[in-house]
Amino acid sequence: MAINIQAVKGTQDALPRDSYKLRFLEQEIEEIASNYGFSEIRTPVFEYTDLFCRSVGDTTDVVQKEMYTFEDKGGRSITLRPEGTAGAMRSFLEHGLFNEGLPQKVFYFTSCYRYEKPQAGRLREFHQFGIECFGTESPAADAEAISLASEIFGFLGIEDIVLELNSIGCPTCRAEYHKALKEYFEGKKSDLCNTCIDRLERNPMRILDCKSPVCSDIAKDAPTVINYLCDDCREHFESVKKYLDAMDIDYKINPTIVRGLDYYTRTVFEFVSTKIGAQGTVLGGGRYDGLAEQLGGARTPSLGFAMGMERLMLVLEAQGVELPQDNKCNLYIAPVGEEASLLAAKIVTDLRCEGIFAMFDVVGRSIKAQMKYANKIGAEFTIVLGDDELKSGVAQLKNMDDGETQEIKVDKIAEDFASISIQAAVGKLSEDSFDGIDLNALLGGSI
RNA sequence: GUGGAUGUAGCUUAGUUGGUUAAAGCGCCAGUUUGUGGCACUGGAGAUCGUGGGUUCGAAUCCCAUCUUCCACCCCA
Repeated sequence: MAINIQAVKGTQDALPRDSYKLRFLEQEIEEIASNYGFSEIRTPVFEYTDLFCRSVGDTTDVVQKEMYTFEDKGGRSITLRPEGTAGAMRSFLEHGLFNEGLPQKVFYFTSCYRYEKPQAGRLREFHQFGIECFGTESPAADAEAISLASEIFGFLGIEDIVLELNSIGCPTCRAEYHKALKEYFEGKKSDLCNTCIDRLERNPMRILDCKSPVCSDIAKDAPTVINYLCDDCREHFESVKKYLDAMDIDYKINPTIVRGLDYYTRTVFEFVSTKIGAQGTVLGGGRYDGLAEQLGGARTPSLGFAMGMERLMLVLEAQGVELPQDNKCNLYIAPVGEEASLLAAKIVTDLRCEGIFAMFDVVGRSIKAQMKYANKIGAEFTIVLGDDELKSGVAQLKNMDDGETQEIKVDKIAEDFASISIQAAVGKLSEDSFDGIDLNALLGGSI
């Protein structure tokens, strides 16, 4: 009879003790993105299966073996989104956002679903922060997106992360390159590993970063994409680099970067960490100039990136970065008896209307137990309300940090505490402020 | 999908060559006389030893299967 109390394989709960970190990250990242002119877009978790087949690409692993696809009761083939770009582009086209001025710059936080074998940094349900910039071909836009990504990592004080950059050209020059690559590897086919022989047909660029020593040895002398770029693509790539230089962003050219989704063209990039295991790509993205047309829209050169929130968390943990704590209770009222409890309920309600985080006993525990609880949740102040206080009209306001108490009139707790807590809050503001510099101090040599 | 490892209370672990009511620390709850937390002490709750089979007089300990988690391949965020 006992039911299985277990989250589905490859899924995770965000518990209260951790969820504040995610909220903090989302808030800060959103603020940065909005300074770059990105606005939020929210699209459904599921789309018609076709959308992903056409955009992500029929031959990709993501589409071929990782999608959560099902038929709904109306006989429609539905798929849980495996990534964010397709849905955003669909929405952009469907609602004619190109009529609202280009470029359209959007960001999103979404859950994504891929049926993969879970391991470090790889889950079946995972969360992404993504941005899309629709309707510009300019290399300045590429650099701007990369700059946004870079600023996020910088703000969080993440150091061991490298920006790797490449250009995979347009369909025309990439076809040339693929041809050359295939010719090169075809000659050494007998030496390649089995997966690479497979890759030769499906995605020859993958052979370039094969981990087998034999393959990577062969790959050393393979032709490089950059040498096969057409004039336009080469110029575009050079310009992206110029912008990055102008923005003081360090990058490493990595000619073996390949994106696994078919829609990418020209600029591709990854932010890679070596500290979180085999799944080191924390953020990946690039340009997809042909996607809009592939989906039946007008030509709309665009680009975007996605960051894995779980991987971001792994990086932060690996570096020992402490994120600011959740809000703490400002005042905990410990009543004894029904009359005091009713009064406490009223006071707490008034305080909450003033925006103060206040609590009172809703369990019916002894004073001692209540004090312990108040201590555990980190309450800043406590007040005991019992017969004595009700009779005398005076209670003790206790500062839990230093144990000091001061008198407070029982019938004026709400208004008096409001002013006290504002003073305390002002005093704390400077200590608690979180920015790149303060965070670095928090890193505390843990790595 | 392929390969390797793991699975004992909420958490971290102990459990000797299979033998009676499965331990500990932390955490949780409650007390330590009169109404005030952090320390200390005492007590309590909490585990069908991942699950299902099998071997055995007897299994957390052995065997098989299965699931989860972890790690790598693959793939990607």
